[in-house]
Amino acid sequence: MENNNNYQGDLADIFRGGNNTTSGDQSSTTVVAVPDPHGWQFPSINYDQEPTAAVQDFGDPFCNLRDPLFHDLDMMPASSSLFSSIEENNNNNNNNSIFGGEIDSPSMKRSRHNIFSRMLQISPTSTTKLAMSPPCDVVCNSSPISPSNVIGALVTNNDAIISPNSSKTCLVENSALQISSPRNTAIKRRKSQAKKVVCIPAPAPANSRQGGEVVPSDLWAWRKYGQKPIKGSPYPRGYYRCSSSKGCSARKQVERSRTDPNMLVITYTSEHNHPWPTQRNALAGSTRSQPNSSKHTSTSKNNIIIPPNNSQSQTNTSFKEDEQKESNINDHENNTSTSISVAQVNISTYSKVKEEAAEEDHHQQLVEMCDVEFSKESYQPILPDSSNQCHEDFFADLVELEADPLNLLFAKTLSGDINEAGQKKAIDPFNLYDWSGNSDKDGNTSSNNNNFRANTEINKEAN
DNA sequence: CGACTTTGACCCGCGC
DNA sequence: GCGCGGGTCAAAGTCG
Repeated sequence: MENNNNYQGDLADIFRGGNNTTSGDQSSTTVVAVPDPHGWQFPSINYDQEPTAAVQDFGDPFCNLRDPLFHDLDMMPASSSLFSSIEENNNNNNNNSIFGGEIDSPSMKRSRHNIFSRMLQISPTSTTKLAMSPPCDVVCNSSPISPSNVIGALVTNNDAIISPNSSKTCLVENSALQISSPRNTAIKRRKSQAKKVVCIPAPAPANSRQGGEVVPSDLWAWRKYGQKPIKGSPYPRGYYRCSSSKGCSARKQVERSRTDPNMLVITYTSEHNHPWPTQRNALAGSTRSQPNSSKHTSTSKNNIIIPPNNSQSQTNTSFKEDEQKESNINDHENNTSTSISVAQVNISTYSKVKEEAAEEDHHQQLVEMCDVEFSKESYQPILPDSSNQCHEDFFADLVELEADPLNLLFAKTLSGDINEAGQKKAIDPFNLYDWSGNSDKDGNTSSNNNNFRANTEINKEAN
């Protein structure tokens, strides 16, 4: 009964960015790259708007996490990588140009991240196997996806997926229809519902009582309703449902990667059917403390972080604060270290490529593949020849994207507010951006953790 | 008191 | 058909 009507629409939304044959061709692959231009951070959120984009991203705050390598794009020669395809297209056909000849302006470079990411919602008209080094079996559609340019990949079933390095996000979406209703159908959809998997660096090693995870908070209130040991993994999987709104079917599963405990695999299922929780009462009960830090943190046990100041005032972040944040961004981009800035995910730690057993369950493959890290030095994407098909789909998608609020920003960026939209730090109502990379208080020597500090600790310090 | 986590039991899909 | 494994339920306990 609940949300029966939503799921069709939700699925349509899921595939919306990919093509025009969305609902009918769900077995095909959609790849979405959603890097954030400003670092490891959550997207800017307009709390006055319906969370369209968020909903479409399952409310996943990580979908826009920035590829820590992504700033390299600024250094990237115009001819490199996928972007060259775009720019070549720009040069060859100015009528279709989306860059208007300003491709190399600083602001354009900045906005390039947005542009690039959103444009990478690729129409599943053809299947291209990405050749990468180290070898991998990413199958995606039609367009060359360079791991150095892509932090998020939304793919459907039947596709292998990789996270080119540990700090990238991998979004995986199954391909079948969701059927929503009480328990029976809910179970039926178990393996057929749309999912999105995000691999993120774990804030800290499992340190709660029962091996539960300290999950980076997001803007939704999540209530844990179960935990199960998972076969083949030493780490349990936690099951969370959205507690921001009754009747919300959004769920997420959180588990630590079996091969790299520094990685968390978060699987989002279903979608939120309500706006962002903007007020404290929407986060009722979310202020419980972590077992080990109950008196010193506002960190929620269910992964919601209440900012030191009330969230409303945070929402109304002043422009001065924006400027400060922007300044921090600039610091980051200038490779200077700053204690309050976008996260600096250690990209120097790379590990071996793991041979994946072909018999592995798809999701297990995903989880493990998300552990795969690549040597930055050895990584050399081998890009398919840019085909016309690719470009057609590429630009066809752009049209659709403009309907998306996130893309409105994108469009605005393109239309002349590049500096403003591209340089201004997104408002961070919950201090969610600050995952800056100092070593944790326990002196954990994990490279990831050294460079990934959850808000939990930041809030502790703030208090 | 309300909202949370924990945890064992239950249910069902899926592979054999 | 059976058993395994994953996802959910719900009671009990915890916390603020």
